[in-house]
Amino acid sequence: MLDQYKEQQPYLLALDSIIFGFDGESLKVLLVKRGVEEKTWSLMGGWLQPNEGLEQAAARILFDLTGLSNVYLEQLYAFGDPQRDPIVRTISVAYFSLVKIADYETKISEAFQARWFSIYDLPPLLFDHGDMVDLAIKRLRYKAAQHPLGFELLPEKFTIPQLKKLYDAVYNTEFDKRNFSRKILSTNLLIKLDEKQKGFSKRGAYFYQVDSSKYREINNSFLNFIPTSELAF
Amino acid sequence: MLDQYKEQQPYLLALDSIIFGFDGESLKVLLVKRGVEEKTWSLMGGWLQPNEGLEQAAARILFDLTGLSNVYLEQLYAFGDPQRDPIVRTISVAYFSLVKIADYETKISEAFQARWFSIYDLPPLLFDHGDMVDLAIKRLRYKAAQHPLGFELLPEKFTIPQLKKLYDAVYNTEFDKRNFSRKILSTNLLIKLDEKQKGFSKRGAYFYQVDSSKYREINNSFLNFIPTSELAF
DNA sequence: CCAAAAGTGTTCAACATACACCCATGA
DNA sequence: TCATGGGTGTATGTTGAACACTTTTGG
Repeated sequence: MLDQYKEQQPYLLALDSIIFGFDGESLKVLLVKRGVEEKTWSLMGGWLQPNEGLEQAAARILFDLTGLSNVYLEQLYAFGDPQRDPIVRTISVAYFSLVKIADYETKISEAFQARWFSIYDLPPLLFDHGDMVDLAIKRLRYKAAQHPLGFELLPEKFTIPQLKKLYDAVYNTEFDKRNFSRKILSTNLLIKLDEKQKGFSKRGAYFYQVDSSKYREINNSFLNFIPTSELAF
Repeated sequence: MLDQYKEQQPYLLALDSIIFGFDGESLKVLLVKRGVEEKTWSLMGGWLQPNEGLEQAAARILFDLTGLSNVYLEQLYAFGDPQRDPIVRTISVAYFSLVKIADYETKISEAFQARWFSIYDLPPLLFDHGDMVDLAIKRLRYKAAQHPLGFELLPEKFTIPQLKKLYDAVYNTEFDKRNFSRKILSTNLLIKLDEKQKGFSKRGAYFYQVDSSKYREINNSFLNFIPTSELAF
C-alpha cells in the first residue's frame, strides 16, 4: 500500500513571492539579491518546511523579509517546468502579496539586499521569476477590476486622489477623477474622516478609511474601470 | 553552493484533475475509485514524473483516463496542507478540465472505475478532493462569466438551447432565452449552420459552431450573465 | 389540430463615459 | 492674487433585465 508512494520521485518545493507596493507614484515590486546567484535580482523565496502549509510558508518567508504579517497574500500559480531551476529540479509555488510600503520601509534593507523596482523598469530576473512577475501583474489587474484590492497597498488613511493614482498606476492609464470618485464612493466602502491631508496640495484632500466590516463582507460588484481589452487573459 | 539545496526536504508531488462534462442536463464531474482507498471516490490523479512539466503531467493523466488530448486544461490551485494526505506528505497541484462527454464515453470505463456525478450530488471524496471540486466550480463560474468557455463542454455542433441549458446548469439558474440568445450572438463567435437538430423538438433548432479563429482571438468582453452575488470569490 | 419547443423585439432602468467649472489655500 | 490640486453635476449612449407572442412541425 505504501509501495506506490515509495516508488515515486520527490521534488524540492520552493515558494516565491511577488511583493507589490505603491509609493504614491508607481506600482513597485520588491526584489532581492540572494543565495545561489548573488549577482542577479530575484523574487524573495524560500523552501517549504515539513510542518508548514503552502500559504503558511509563504507568509513566513514574507515575514522574514519584511517583518510584516497579516498582509494580503494570494496563491498565484505553481511553476514546475523541469528546467526552471538549472541546478536541481524544483517546483515553485508563487504567491503575490500587497503591502503598505510605509509600514516597514526601514526594516527591509537590514537583513537582505532588497529594493523596490517599478513594474515598468525591472532588471533581468533569476530563473522564471520574470514570468512570475508578469503573471502577477495580470492577476492583480484582473482581480482589482472586480474586487476592492487597492486599499491593501495604501496606508490606513488615504485620500481619493491617492487611490486614483494607485489605480492609474496599476492599469497604466489615467482615469477620470469625477467618475472615479463617484464610483468608489458609491460602493459605500469608504468612511470620510474629518481630517485633511496637509502639505501635498494647498487645499488639502480629505482622508478616508476603509469600512472594514463592509470590506470583508462585500466582495461583489466592484470597479469596472479597466479598458475591456485589458481583461483578456 | 549545492549545499543549500541538499539540506532541503523534498516532497511528493501529485496532480489531481477536476474533469467537467455536460450531458445536456446537468454539469458533471468525473470521479474514479483508485489506489490506496478503493472504497472512496476520488479525483483522477497521478504523480509528477521527472521529465515532465506540471501541465504536461496533468495532460498525460487526463489522457490515461479518458483517451483525450487537446482538451481545455487549466491549473486550479496547489494544495499543500501538511495533513492532506495522511500517509505521506504530498503536495497536489489541481487542474481542471472541460471535456465533451460524447467524445469518449465508451473508453473510460475500460481501464478505470469511473463515473460521472452531478455537481449537486457528489459522494464523499478522498482527502481534500471535495475542496478541490468546490474551488473548481467557483473558478468555472467565475471564468465562464467573462470568457467563452462553454463551448469546450459541448460537441462541435450545438444549438442555442443546448448552450443555454449548459449555462443554466453551470450557474444553477435559468437565464432568459431571449436575452441569452441575443447576447451570445452579439459576440459573433457563433456560425449558424444550415442544419437543424432532429428528434429532440418538433420544430428543430439550428446548429451552430464556434468560429475558431475568433474564439482564440477574442477572450475579451464576454458574458455578464451571472447574478452579481455569484461573482464573489 | 394541437402540444412543445424555437425564435424574435421593445421598453425601461442602471450604469459607463465624456466633459467643465468653481473651491480652498499656501506661496 | 494666482497657481495648484480638490471637489462636484449633467447629458448621452450603451447595456442588462424584464417581458409575450408567433412560428414550426411531429404526433
